[in-house]
This record gives sequence, structure tokens and C-alpha cells, in this order.
Amino acid sequence: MSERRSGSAAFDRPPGLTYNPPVMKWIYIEDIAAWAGQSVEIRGWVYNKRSSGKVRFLIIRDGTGILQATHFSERKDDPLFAKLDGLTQESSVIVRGLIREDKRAPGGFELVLEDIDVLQVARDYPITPKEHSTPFLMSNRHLWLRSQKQHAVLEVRAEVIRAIRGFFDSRKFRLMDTPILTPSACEGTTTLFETQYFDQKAYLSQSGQLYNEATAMAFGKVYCFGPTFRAERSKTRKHLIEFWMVEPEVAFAELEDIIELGTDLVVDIVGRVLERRRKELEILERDPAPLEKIGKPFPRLTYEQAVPELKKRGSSMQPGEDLGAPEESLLSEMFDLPVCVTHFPASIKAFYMQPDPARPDLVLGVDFLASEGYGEIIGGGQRIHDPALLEEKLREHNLPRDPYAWYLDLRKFGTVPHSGFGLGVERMVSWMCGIRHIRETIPFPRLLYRIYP
RNA sequence: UCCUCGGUAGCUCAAUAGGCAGAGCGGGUGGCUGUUAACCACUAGGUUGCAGGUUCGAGUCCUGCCCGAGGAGCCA
Repeated sequence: MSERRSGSAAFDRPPGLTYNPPVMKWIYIEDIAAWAGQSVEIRGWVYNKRSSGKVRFLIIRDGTGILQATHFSERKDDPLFAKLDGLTQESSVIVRGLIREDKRAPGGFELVLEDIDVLQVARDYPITPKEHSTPFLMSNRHLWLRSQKQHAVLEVRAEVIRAIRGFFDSRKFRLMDTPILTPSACEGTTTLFETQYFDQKAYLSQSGQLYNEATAMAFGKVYCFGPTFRAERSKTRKHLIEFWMVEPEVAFAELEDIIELGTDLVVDIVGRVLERRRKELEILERDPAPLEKIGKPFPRLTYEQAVPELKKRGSSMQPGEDLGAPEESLLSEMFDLPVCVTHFPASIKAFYMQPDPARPDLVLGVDFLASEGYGEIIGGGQRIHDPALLEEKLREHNLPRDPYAWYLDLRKFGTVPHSGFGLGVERMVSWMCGIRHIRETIPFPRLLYRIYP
């Protein structure tokens, strides 16, 4: 240990009050392979430690990876031993030493300790390297994020989001952010969070679609990507109260165009995750084989084709009813690929959906059901472009005309057929990761009975 | 909102038929020269979710409440 070189006079001061210029290069663990044979500095937290007489193993994480640091000494009173033995799980440290390739070390590289600065010895970290219950971990979500599996899920999430943005940006879609505070319901069916907007009521957005329709008429092809809020008392593994959704909208596009767009998007995301997040899938013990089968085209069924197939497989649903959770599972068991279900009865869908010209009782909508039973990942379709028909549907659904005046304007000034859909980011991530419960696919999930932390 | 299940040490759980509330992990102390959720020994740690009831005696049985989980409906 060299007091001067490491600037370790800071040991006894509160961290953050002094800055000691690094003498060794500060690197991240994810870049470790490039530094083999050199002495470097790693700044991170103690993940675990082990010891055996005159050897100490310190497992360090720095947010980008995990690295084993080692120290040997013949002397029982070795000053580094004293420091190492005082460390606890999640203590913050700066370690310096030589990077060496070693097959016995997890990850293939280890750091031979030369020096360590202890920023803080953490006391009583609640998450131990044994099993815990989900409620306990959820109450400690702010700390749970540090563990390897949660880390891997959120790396995949970041990759899915990069893939989505890359997909639309490269196809020259314009990103048009839609408002979160809105004056009224988008669809009028689901429950909205109400809030005060100075002297009037406002609602948290449950979809950017209606505004997307306006920006699509201004920019041709657009997408919005943001948080969405549903005040539904749903309590299942597929639902979050606050979730992220990407919604493209394309002027002049019809149902077929949007099905192709959705298919391309899903194939692109899956390919990207397989290409860049193999390591994370491995940590999550997610078998990549089912994902490797994903390619164009996806199997298609109309609602009316699906109903008898479902009955054959034991469903008790009545014609005219919407697909329930058991129906979703049955359909996804039929194929190795996501399934597109189209042409639903108008009665079970939103007011703005375009009726099928051949069958006015059906609408040109599409739901994409992920394979392996991960449920609906995309919902969308073609929107009504005829002004008179839209007015009629508003009346049928008992919706007030005034709040929709601007929406009706879109059909008044150069109306065109147009289509779009919404893709739920968390459902996509849970499918990619093979995680059954959606609550682990977002850093801080909002659930029916949980808003802490 | 409805149905089902659960709440015992900081955490994960056990406790025969109603009869002295226990173990592992984590913490502390000591040991071990290559550990991989290391291991071994010792040690501290309890308002059994809350309120009431039955009983000589309640973690266990009864009533009410609180909290949570799984599922349904709704959807991405």
C-alpha cells in the first residue's frame, strides 16, 4: 500500500469532499480484457468476499460487470488483510492492481490487489446471497437492481429500446412526442388517472395514438415512445399500472401495411437482442432456441377462424366475446412464431377502428400474440378516415363531440386511410428474457398494491 | 372488484394430535494458501401481522381487521 501514490489520505474523510487525481487508469470491468498485463484502477462495490487462510478473494462489481480481486500474503498482520476483512457486502471501494488472465477466476480475468481505498463500509445490506421472496425484493427494489439477474434484464430492456429507436429512425419515421397530460380519454373505455390541471381536470395519457394521427398527417410516418398509464385494478403478471409503449402511425397505410411493419419490428428486435445480449440471456438461463426461430412471415388468423380452433382445443368462449387469457395461451401454443389475429367484431373494439368494407360488423384491427405464451405484445389496426362514419361511431359510443373536435378536423382537411399500432416494451422484454412476471422488466414497477420505492 | 393461498429471528423456512419457539443464510469471534451462493467451530438475535375470544395451556382452534401473493376481468 502506498499512501502517497493512491492519495489514500482520504480514507478517514467523508467521501466526496476531496478529489484525488487518479494515478492509475480508471477502467470499467466490461473493458477488462483489453488491459490484461497492466495495472489499473476499478471503482465499485463489494459483491461478495471469500477467504482461506492467507488468501483473500474480493468480488467487485462496478455496474458494467463483476471482477474477482485477489490478495495473498504470508504475514498474518498484512495491512491489506485488515482492510479486506473489514469489508462487507456493498461496501464502496476503489481497488488498484494488475489485471491477469486466470481460468479459475469467474469471467477469466482477475485483479491482483496492490492497493484499496475504502469509501464506506456498508452495514447490514438486506439482500444476502441466498434466496429471498419477491415481496421482500420488491420492497428493496432500489437495491435489488444491483443483483446480476436484475442487471441482465435491464440491459436487455435497454437493448430492446435501442432496437426500437434504431428501427424507426432508420426507416425515417419522425419521433413526435405526444402529451402525457390530456384533457380527456383517448379511447373512453379504460380507467384513467385523474389529476388537477389548475382549474380543470386532466388525465394521464393511456395512449399517444390520437395525437399520433395528427402528427402523421403532418409528417407522413411518425412514432411516439413514452410512458402510459392505466388506472385498472388489474392484478396479473402481464399488467403494469405505468408502462412504456412505442406507437407508430402511418398516413396512407392500410391494415396489411401495418401488419408488415409490426412483423419487421418484432423480427428486428429479436435479432438485435440475440446478436448483442447473448451474455445476459445466459445469465437469465433463457434458452435462445425459440427466439432463433423467429422470422417472417408470422402466421395469421382472423377472429372468426380462431374461434372454432379455440373451441376444438377446449375453450369455452362464445362467438362475439373477446379473447381471454386462456385463449391467448391456446393460440400461442399452436405456433412457434408470434400469431397475428385480425378482423375482430366491432363491438369489442375501440370506436376509431375502420370497419371491414366486406363485413361492416368486423374491424380492420390486429393483435400480435408473442410465442411461448407471453401474450399480446402489439395491438393496432386501421383507423376510420371517413368523417361521417367517425361522427356516427362517437355517437354510438356515447362520447362527447367537443373534446374530439380537433380529431374530427383530421378527417375534414384532406383525410386519408391511415394505420398504426402500439407495442408494449415490458411485455417484449419479458418475452426476450423468458421472465414470466412483467414487474422485473422495468426498474421501478408501478403495481396495483405497490408504489414504493 | 371477485376467487384462492399466505403472514414465525434482518432474510428463507420448520415446529407431531393444542404442551419448553428451532435451523440455514446474514451479523460477531476464531480457523483454513485458489475460493466460485466457499467451508468448519463457537456466538448474539423473537410483541409468532393487529385486536378480541375458547382453553389449565394457543404459532397451532374461532371471530373481525390489516398487509401481501397467485389467478380472473381489462389491456400493451
